[in-house]
Order: sequence, then C-alpha cells, then structure tokens
Amino acid sequence: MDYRMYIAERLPVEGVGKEEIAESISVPPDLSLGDYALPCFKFAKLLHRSPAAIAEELAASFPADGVIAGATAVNGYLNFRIDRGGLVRETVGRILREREGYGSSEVGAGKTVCIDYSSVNIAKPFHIGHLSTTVLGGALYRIYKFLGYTAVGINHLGDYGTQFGKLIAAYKRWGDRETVQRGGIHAINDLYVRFNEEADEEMEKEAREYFRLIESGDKEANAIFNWFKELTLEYVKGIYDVLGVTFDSYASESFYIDKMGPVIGELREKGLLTESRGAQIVDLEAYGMPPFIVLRSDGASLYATRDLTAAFYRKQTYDFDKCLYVVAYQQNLHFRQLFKVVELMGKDWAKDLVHVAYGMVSLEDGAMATRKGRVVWLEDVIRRCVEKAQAVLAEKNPDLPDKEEVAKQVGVGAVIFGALYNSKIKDIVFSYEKALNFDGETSVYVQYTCARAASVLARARAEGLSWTGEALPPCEEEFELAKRLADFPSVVLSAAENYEPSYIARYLVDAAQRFNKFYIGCKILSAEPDVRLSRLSLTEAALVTLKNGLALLGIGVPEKM
RNA sequence: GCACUCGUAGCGCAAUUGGAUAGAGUGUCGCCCUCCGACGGCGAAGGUUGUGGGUUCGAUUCCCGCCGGGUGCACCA
Repeated sequence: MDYRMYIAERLPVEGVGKEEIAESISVPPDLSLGDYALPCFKFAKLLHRSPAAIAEELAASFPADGVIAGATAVNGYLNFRIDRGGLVRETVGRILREREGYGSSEVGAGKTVCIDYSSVNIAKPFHIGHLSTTVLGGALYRIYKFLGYTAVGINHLGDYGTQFGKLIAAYKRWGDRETVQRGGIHAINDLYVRFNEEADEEMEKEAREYFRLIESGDKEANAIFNWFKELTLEYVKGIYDVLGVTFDSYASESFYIDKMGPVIGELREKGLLTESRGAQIVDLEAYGMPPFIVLRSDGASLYATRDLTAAFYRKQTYDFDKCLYVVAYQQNLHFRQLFKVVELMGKDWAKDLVHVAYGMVSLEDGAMATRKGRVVWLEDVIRRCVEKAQAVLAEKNPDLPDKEEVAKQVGVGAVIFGALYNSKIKDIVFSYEKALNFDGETSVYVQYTCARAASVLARARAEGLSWTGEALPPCEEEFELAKRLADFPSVVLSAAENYEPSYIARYLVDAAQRFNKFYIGCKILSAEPDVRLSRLSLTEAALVTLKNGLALLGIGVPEKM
C-alpha cells in the first residue's frame, strides 16, 4: 500500500498535481502528531491563503475511510492518521505471503547493470583497504538482482604493467618453487616488497625486460606469471567465499590489450586525439581537467586506455543500462576524465557510467604502508572477529550446537556490517577495538534479535500452534514495528538508487530495535490465544524482514546463537 | 595554487533529500533477570550542526566567502 499516493488521490489541491502532492508528503517527527503529513506552506502563494487556513480546509474536506482514519491541521501541516489495524494486517499478511521475496521487485526487469568491484591486483594480498569495494559491490550486486535487474559482477583484475616484470625478476633472483607454493600470495608479495627495497638501475632494467618478455609471449616468463595468477585467484576466491561475494567475469587488464586498437582508432577518427609532449592525449582543458593520456610517448598504453576499452567492451557485450565502478574517491578525477571522453566520442551511454566512490581506510598511526609493515591483512581481521565470536559463544551459550558455523556467521557478519554501516563516502580509521566490538548498532545485535524471534517461534511450533498472518488491532509497540517493516521495500529501492547499502544496514538496526521494544513490552506466548497468534505472525514477519535485509548485505542468520 | 570531498553530543555516526522539539549507538552515571534469550530493556547527563553572510514561510541540508581535515592534479595502476 502506497499511503502517499492514496492520500494524494483523495486530496485535490488546485493547480497541484497528484504526483507532486504525494512527493511532498513526509512523516511527522512524532508519531503522536500523525503517521503522514503534508506541509502546506508551498501552496500558500499559489492559493493566496495562509498555510494554516489551507491545512484546515483540507482537513475538513478530507474523506476518512478504512485506510486513512482522519486528518487534522496543525500549524500549517495537514497530519494524517492511518488506520493502524489495516496497516498491520496488510503488512504482516504480505510479508508472510512473500517470504524470501519480501522487498524484491520487478523494477529492473529487462535491465542490465554491470558492477565493477573488488578488482584485485595479481600477487597483492587483501588488506583492510580492499574490504569496502568488495562488500559494497557485493551488496549492490545482490540488491540489484533482488530488484529484478540482470547484474553482472566484474572483477577487473590488475595484471598488466611493469610491476609484473618486477615480480618475475624478483622471483628469478631470490624465489624458489617450494617457498612460493607453500607461502602463496604472501610469499610472492614478500619478493615484490624486497625488490622495491633493493632495486637499482640494473634491476629496474631487468624488470622492464621481463615485462617485455611477458608481453611478447615468452614461454618461461608467462609460465611463472600464469602460476602467480592462479595462486592469486585461488587466494581471493577463498576470501570471496567467506564474504559471500561472487563474480560473473574476471576479464583482466591484459584481456583488453588486443581490443584497444578500434577504440583508439575511433578517437583519432573523431579528431579527439592530439599529440602533446610526444604522448597521444585527449585535451580536456575546456572542461577544467588535465589531459586524458591514451598512449605514452613511447607508444605504450596506460591504465586509462584499458579502462576506456573495457567500458566499450562492456557496453558491447552486456548492453548495460548502467555500469557502476565501485572504486575509492581517490580516483575521482580519473573517472570524470574517462566518462567525459566517452561523452566526447558521442556515446549517449556515457551518462550511464557511474563512479560509486567511497572513503579511504587508514590506521590509527596513519596511512597504511605495506613496506613499513604498517598493514592490516583482511584475513587477520576476519580470523580475529570469528575468534571473538567463538569466545563470546563459549561464554554465553556453551551448549550451542554447530558452534563453529555460528561463530563464522557472527564474526564474518561483523566484518561486513562494520564496512557497510556508515555512508560510503566517510573515511574509516580502522582499529581492532572497534572491529571487535559487538555491542550496540551492529550485525550481532540484529542477529541476536533474529535468534530471539526464532526462539519464540520454535517454542510456539513445539506447542503445536500455527499462524498465517492474522493481525488484531495493534498496541503501540506492535504498530511501530509493523509500520517499520512496511518500509522495507522502499528502503531497498532507495539503497539501489543511491548506491548506499548503508541504508539497509541502518534500517535493520532500527527495525531490530523496534522488535526488541515489542518483545520486551508485549507478551507473545503467554498472551490470550487470539492475541498470541497475531503476535506470532508479527514476530515471524519481523524475522523474515530482518533475514532478507541481512541476506542482501551478505550476512547469514543463525537460528540460535 | 586549482579541483573534488568531508566537518553534527567526549568519540565514531544518522537525520525521510528544504520541514515541526537535530536522533540512535558508544563512553560516563543510575535502574531492571521468581516474567517468551540481559549479545537485551528503561532513565540521566551530553548540541551556538566549523565559521560569517545569502536565498526561503522554513536551512544540518541549497548558494557565496573564510577556517580545518582527507584525496587528486601528464605519460603508475
């Protein structure tokens, strides 16, 4: 039920469209004022009357019915009271009918959205800074699918550049098969770090030569490089598995090397390419930006060239309606340039390219610096959160079955939730103290709330009770919970529109708070038989909604914890 | 220097996209387990929304100036 539209349709205001009225309807700061409100100030000029007078007139003529119980005018606001029993009945009924589908929709049917996220580099282990793009992208991927879109998850693997020549050079100097096979990606990274520490002119030359060998198809160099690639993919897939993240494409940078020609050709044809200081560039001075360098003065391509090519490839391959780049705001300028170049090439789909920028992670003692050993590996964070969960479970619920599995859901959930709870643009200063705190506004709180609800439902089933969405006229706590549950579908929509999974995370905490107030304030199992069934329905509706929301973030819900 | 971005309670953050008395959490101080799970609930204290203007009936939100933090600015990815 869309209450805003329902009200708008029954509220004729001269010279104002229904859509506009519906959009103007807000929620009063205090429920005692009403459930919805229409501020009448903006109509004052149009109707040549005071806002208060307009509100009163509208209140007098508004037809109360079984949906909207009444309208009152207060200080220029027209406040509506909805029929509470109706809302609870409809909401609970709908949730128990739709179940896992509650909150989903078909708005995206027939549309495709590409999401470029996580995008790791070969031989670079995950540190805490990689968490945001991975869980943000993963959440957006699930949210878009939930809304009926065809989502394409793309891991734009970084596997091209002289740095990979360094990798081979370092391995040839100091590496050996066993150490790397055993130590995996961290062992390769150690070699890389050492190379950068010790590198002189001679070694740099060597690295460039190895990169040239990779490019020219040299057997040995490519064998080593492909081996490193495999080790990297094996490693990241392990982490993705834990975080519940999936991809449909791992098309890497090198994948685009032989596809750049036509794109560069088109730039040239359209007269966008000019030479400057020996390099081929697209001049963006008119747009207040530095040039977009397409080819270096030595003729080599750049990251930007391959990104441009990738955009064309994705458009051609997936015919996306939208293509998201979940990348830190550090690369703001890069994407503004990239999108502008696509626009200058006359592609109307330039407007469908979106940089989903998020804030940066630092540590308490400053920016992360792998060389100085100032780095927090993601595996360590996950491991320590799971260990913390194990410790808490051992203390609070020692008899719990599948303790390991539950600890994993709780610990991993905390890692994901911590990265998604705040607006994505905010910078994060990582600390274990914060990461390991499971109190308050956390996934653990939401999961605990679910466990409480599940426990009540299990007891009721054990008593042979069954319920199917019945709802009696609600008390205050029941109403406030049900009203919030009714918001879930629109929260999911707006999370997608704003690329903000945090909207869902915040919603879940708020909904869980309301459930807990209901749980503390109203007896469920010991209530009168008909009230009991009504409250069991509401309890299950809350559980279903919380579960659906957590699932969108990639967080599981244990039955007991 | 220029561009982008952030600035809200001691701390890390919200605020329905311009609406009514700026909200939860955490930390501090109290209270509540003979009552469905205390990883919980209730209460107290805590604010000149960085600052000065402007637009508006109304500004935390929009515009301009300043202050402070972060990021970026030609051949790295």
